[in-house]
Amino acid sequence: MPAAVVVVIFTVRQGSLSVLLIERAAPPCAGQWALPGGTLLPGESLDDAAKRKLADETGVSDVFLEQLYTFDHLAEGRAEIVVTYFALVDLARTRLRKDSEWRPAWQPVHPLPHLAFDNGKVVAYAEERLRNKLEYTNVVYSLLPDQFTLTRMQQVYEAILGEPLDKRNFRRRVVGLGIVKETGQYQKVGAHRPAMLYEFTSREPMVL
Amino acid sequence: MPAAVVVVIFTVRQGSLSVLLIERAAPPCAGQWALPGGTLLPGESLDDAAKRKLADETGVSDVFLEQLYTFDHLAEGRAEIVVTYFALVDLARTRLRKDSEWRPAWQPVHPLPHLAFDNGKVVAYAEERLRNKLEYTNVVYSLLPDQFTLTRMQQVYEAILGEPLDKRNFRRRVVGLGIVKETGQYQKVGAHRPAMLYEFTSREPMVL
DNA sequence: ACAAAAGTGTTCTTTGTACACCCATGT
DNA sequence: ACATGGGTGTACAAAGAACACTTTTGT
Repeated sequence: MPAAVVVVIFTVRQGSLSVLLIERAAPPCAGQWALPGGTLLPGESLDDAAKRKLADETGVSDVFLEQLYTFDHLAEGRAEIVVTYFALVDLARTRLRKDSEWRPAWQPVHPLPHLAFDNGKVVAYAEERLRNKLEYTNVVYSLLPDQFTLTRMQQVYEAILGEPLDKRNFRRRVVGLGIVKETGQYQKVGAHRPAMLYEFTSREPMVL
Repeated sequence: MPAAVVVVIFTVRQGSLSVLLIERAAPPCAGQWALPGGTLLPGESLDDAAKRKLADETGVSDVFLEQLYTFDHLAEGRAEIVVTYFALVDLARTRLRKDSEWRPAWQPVHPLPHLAFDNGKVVAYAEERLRNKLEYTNVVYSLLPDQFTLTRMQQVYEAILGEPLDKRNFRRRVVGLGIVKETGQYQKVGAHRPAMLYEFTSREPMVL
């Protein structure tokens, strides 16, 4: 049993940070929530295995996906080495796999249900990394559609950081640093003033 | 062949950042420089294997040692999964292993000699992490003796960052943030004014 | 007397934070 | 008319960057 990958897939759903979990059907820990993962295929690289798991579960590729940490003895009776990854996906582009056995589902990170093995630690570590990355990179691009209002983007930040942000300071920051730019288009929905739509200047991870 | 660890061991020597390398005796890549590493012993954890390699090569323990990144196919014909670590040691506490076969030796990071496999990438990545960590943690504690002058500490920073720092701003920063404090003792060497000796408030990694 | 390293404050710039009101729209 | 969310500017505080001279000691 060579090595396994495990992927922490985050999204923001109804204003709160959520993680994709599966319900373990087989022992050990049958019936408990766990992170999706599995062993490498013969000749497959770690990154490829992580991409494959991500695509299997959500149908998406070309999103932010980064190695997180490598654990040993994570899954008690199983693979010795577990390389964890974390990914960020826009819920709107996601189609969860219909699997009657594993039942993949989005679960809130706060409060996080009890997880098998020490998967809880992995999620906590991933969340910390995500918070840090939000502050000094543009990773949020992976959690939003091509066009969006700044208010929507701010809500994503607030959901992850868990605290309200000042609207004007937020705008200044993200436009000022050039992580987003105006599209010139407006969104008119409901009983509101039309809102400027923005887009990312780059959909590659960048450091600010 | 389950998994291997590789350790990037940094020190500051004669004012420049150096890394511990061994000279490969056996193929593949015989005669080339490489990072010290090896496979896990049965039942050994990753962290323990890294600690063991570090102690084997330098004789030190209780220094800063942190997991860096996990690669696959790093060593072409050998282990598939390579978990890399990086460590920081004070040259004065170090006793290099006398090994006529592997010939461990300190080598400058700039310019770095050509390394076997893609170990060059690993060193570059470790150096980047180290630079970042210097800015927002106290990891430098692991590169200095118990007591030291602030000028000496500043020289370590300059060696790693590769640029001169302002003496007064540097002092303010490290004392102001409480990463070091005065010991009340003085060092008198050579034809100079005696200098205040400082020590770290904590010899555990901390975030500022 | 001079060379060598230690020590010490102030100014300016940049960055971040706090804060409140009006506008366009649909019902 | 009112409820909803979008949009905008200014003042203060904190952090960081630039900068030069004096002191102690040994030779």
